[in-house]
Amino acid sequence: MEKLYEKITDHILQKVKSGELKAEEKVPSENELAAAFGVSRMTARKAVDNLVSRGYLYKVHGKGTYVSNQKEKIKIYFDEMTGFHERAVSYNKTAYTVVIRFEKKDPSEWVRQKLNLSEGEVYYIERLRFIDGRPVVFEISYMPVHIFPELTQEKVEVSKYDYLKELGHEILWSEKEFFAVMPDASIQQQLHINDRTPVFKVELTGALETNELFEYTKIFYNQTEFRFLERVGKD
Amino acid sequence: MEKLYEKITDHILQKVKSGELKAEEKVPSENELAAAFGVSRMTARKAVDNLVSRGYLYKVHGKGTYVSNQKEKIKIYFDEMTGFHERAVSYNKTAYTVVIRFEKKDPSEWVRQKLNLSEGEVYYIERLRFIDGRPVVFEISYMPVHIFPELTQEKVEVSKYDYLKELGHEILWSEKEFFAVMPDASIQQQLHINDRTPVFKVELTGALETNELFEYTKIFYNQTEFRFLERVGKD
DNA sequence: GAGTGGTCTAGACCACAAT
DNA sequence: TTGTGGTCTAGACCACTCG
Repeated sequence: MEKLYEKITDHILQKVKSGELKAEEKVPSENELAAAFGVSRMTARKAVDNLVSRGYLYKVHGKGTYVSNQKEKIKIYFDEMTGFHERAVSYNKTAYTVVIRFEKKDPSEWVRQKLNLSEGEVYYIERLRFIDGRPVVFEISYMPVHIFPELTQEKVEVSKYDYLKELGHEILWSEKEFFAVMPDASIQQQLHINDRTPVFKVELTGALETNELFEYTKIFYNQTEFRFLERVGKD
Repeated sequence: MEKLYEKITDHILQKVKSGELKAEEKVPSENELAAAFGVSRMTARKAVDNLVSRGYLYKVHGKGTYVSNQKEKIKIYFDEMTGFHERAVSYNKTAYTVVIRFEKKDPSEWVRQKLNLSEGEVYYIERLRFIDGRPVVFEISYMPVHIFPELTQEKVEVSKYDYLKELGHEILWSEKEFFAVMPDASIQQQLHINDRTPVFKVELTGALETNELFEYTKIFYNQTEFRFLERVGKD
């Protein structure tokens, strides 16, 4: 026996895929769907929420439910994200970085392990990057203080890596781990997304020419408004 | 006013993070939580489901809810995935690929655009890759028939790229797009995951030395049992 | 004020696992 | 048989948007 909410999910999905329901068009309300399919509102709601999670629909509290518009999303290549200002601007987009938090503190045991640190403080840095006024990326970085004794909020607002070069350092290697996660409340707030929207996440560990680990960073990508791509072997 | 389910979510999360609830330990049942917090079962359930989505807990129908064990996950580097058999086996793991579907068909308009094809059939290939008997990756590939007139299921079971080389072709460039998505029913089934587990997805487009597009592939990664990493600049 | 989605209740029955 | 999670009901009130 097929589940009741699956019937409704499939019914709406078919209309979206076939184009009968077009981008930005309004979907029947939860009450209307419940009446039309002869189910309770909670069941109709679960059906709609499934499609919200999968990115086909989005809801606006007090207004209604609408079909998402994939084509409007802005494409971003990862190599544009390093040297953030320069390139993004060249594509006729405004781009800037806001430092949400910048402080020295004692790292947790977890961060200590990630940075292979036995002692000493780290910088805790939260940055939010915008393109065309919309939040693209939220970053949380941990960097050992002893490697960057003079790091300031101003330097971090521009580029961490530029400052690295100024100090005469180079990046020997880095390691990235990739995740799909559901956002916690703070991520939802920063990226202006809801609790049903999965988020693409990268954890980054970087090492200097001395093999010392100089950063552990968590990066959260807002894929409701942007698309994230990588090119290999093409100019 | 804080939401009731958030209270319960935070309460459990605090116990998980502090270590009071350890990996693989049982969490109170939905009925017990409802009674303990004086709420309905649906509310307790929503609290638990939040933590399942975020990967902290997992449920087993008929048994109960348990704390996830992150440390047990198997690390996989992306460069191990090309040349799948050879490397994985060298790490003392069994690895094999199952071809779920292999057929020629007329592509949809969507796939035609992705492959820049005006006419002609494509191979539709579904592959499922296992490590230690557990599904790691589910792949859906579209490849133009006219480029690979003699492609067979047997060849695809080993490696698409080996066959490419046999034909004297090279890969000029490729483009990847990264997503976090909620899995539809078929992905859930193939990767043995539930409908609350977000999935890491990559869409891949590849071009030959002639600049012809030879594949459009969607790859779904099972992150409930595996971790996916990339190394840069390290041997 | 009317309509929408967000939260919440107090039940019910079912599917599944263990005893 | 008991207890678990999965689905579903028929209500309720709240927060929000808009005319």
